[in-house]
Amino acid sequence: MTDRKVRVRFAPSPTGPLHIGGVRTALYNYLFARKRGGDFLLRIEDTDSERFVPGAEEYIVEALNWCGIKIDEGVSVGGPHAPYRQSERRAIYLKYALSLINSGNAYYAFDTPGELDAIRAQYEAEGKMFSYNHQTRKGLKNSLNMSREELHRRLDGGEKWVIRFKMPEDEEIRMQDIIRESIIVNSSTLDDKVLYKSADELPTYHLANIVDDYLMEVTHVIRGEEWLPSLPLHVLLYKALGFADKMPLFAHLPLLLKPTGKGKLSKRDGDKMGFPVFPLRWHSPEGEVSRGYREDGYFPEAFINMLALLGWNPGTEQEIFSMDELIEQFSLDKVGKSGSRFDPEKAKWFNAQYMKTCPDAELAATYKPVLDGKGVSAPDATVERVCSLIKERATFVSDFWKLSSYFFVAPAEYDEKAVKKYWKGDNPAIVAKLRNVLDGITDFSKENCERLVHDWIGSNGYPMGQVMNSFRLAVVGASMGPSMFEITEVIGKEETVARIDAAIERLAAIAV
RNA sequence: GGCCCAUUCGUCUAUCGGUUAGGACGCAAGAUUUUCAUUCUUGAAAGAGGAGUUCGAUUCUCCUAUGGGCUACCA
Repeated sequence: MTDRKVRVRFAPSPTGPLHIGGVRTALYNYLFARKRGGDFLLRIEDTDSERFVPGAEEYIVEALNWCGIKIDEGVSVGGPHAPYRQSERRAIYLKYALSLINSGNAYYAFDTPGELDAIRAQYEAEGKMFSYNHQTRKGLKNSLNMSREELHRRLDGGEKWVIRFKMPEDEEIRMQDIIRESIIVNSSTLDDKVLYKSADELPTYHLANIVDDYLMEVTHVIRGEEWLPSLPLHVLLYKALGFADKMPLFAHLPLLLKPTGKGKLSKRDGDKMGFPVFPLRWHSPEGEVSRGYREDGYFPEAFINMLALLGWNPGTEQEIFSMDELIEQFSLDKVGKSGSRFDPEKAKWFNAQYMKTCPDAELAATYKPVLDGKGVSAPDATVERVCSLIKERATFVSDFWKLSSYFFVAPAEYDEKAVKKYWKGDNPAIVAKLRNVLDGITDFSKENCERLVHDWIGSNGYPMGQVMNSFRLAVVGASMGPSMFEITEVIGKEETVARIDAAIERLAAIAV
């Protein structure tokens, strides 16, 4: 078992968009596979025909792709164990279910959903919980309680049946989990799960999952903690099916919790609290739109970095990791045991970190369309220059316009506070003189302007801070932005002078 | 209700019996800066509670509390 090639799978159900908890599960599987030189498979578990959502599978593939999680084998890329969609593997499962009946590990049950609902309701009315288990199965309609003749009469008569696992009684099931170590459960507390459904003649998750993991030679099952309660069933299934020697190792990941309040992170939290819970924007078939990290302006690297650290850490103080570094350092035994609250603020911080190191050309390429939308056209070199100047004060490219519009268009209005603070006393008059100084400069490079203007301010004994800030107010319209001479170099002399003229005129009107 | 899992600053976490319990986000203060941001420095901020085991427990065991998950012919 240990000398087999590592093979892990991410096996989502196409019931909607993948949320960030699912992405993290996929990521950990991927990191583990890469770290161990193994394969990462994508299998689609669409055995619930009722909950199937069109477009969900495509969404999952696109999301993994955006995240930089490469699929070695599976849906969308194919592979030696195709097909990788369980609905296309339906012919495989029944024989395993039947073999379980032959070996006495499973049985036919003829109770209809309606009958079971009625029993549940009755139990509930008595304040009890119904469970189809070793106690109750004796009084229910299943092949355990009927003669061979009756069984065949029902089967041949086309009656609907399901196959249920016959959970052994009073057996200590000992399980190992990579993250939680030893788990012990008594089988009597478990129920007889349906393995094969009559409704759509497909296996349930439990059977399909075990059969496929076995057939696809999966060595490690890394999945969410919500599966921990069914681990005993799965372990028993491996044994009953005769797959015990190929049973994978299990690692159950702690869940992602809401930023505040109770419960695990859910699809609705995003809209309610103002952050995306999905990697990509999702348009539901009903017409609802949910925001995504990609469309919100996150870098996939930042998103992945943030997710990787939510529940795992390398034990060092490093916070910023490239995918390669994550692969290099990832290990399941450094995954925590308890659920993590998702923190949208920290996600932003990660993005800001990546923003600072993102190449200007790349930022310019995404900023360009924004500028086009504003009716602004500027040479690529200028846009790149602007990006380099403002990226350290932005979290998203969507912040760029409000941080840099003054590079492209003259201020339409002047910040009130800045006017009060800097457009007073002698300042307007000094700025008027500064206008003429600037107008006389032939080499308008930032170095030259800075030197000349500073000399001029110094030799006249003007207050540096006041002059520079009123100068900034006149050109930018607010008290913000990088060095003034970076700005003037970008916009040029003519524009600089024109803006000062405009400011003097307009602010005089406002001041009086 | 039953079963399972978990529990260190507000949040993400380090610590694998002996530490002034460390880092990060956020927050506050200060420094730098022509402004804003960045950056830097500093600060406030934690072992759920109770029993044990031990010379010594955040670390091991048990109980309680709290949180989470599961309890479908859903995954």
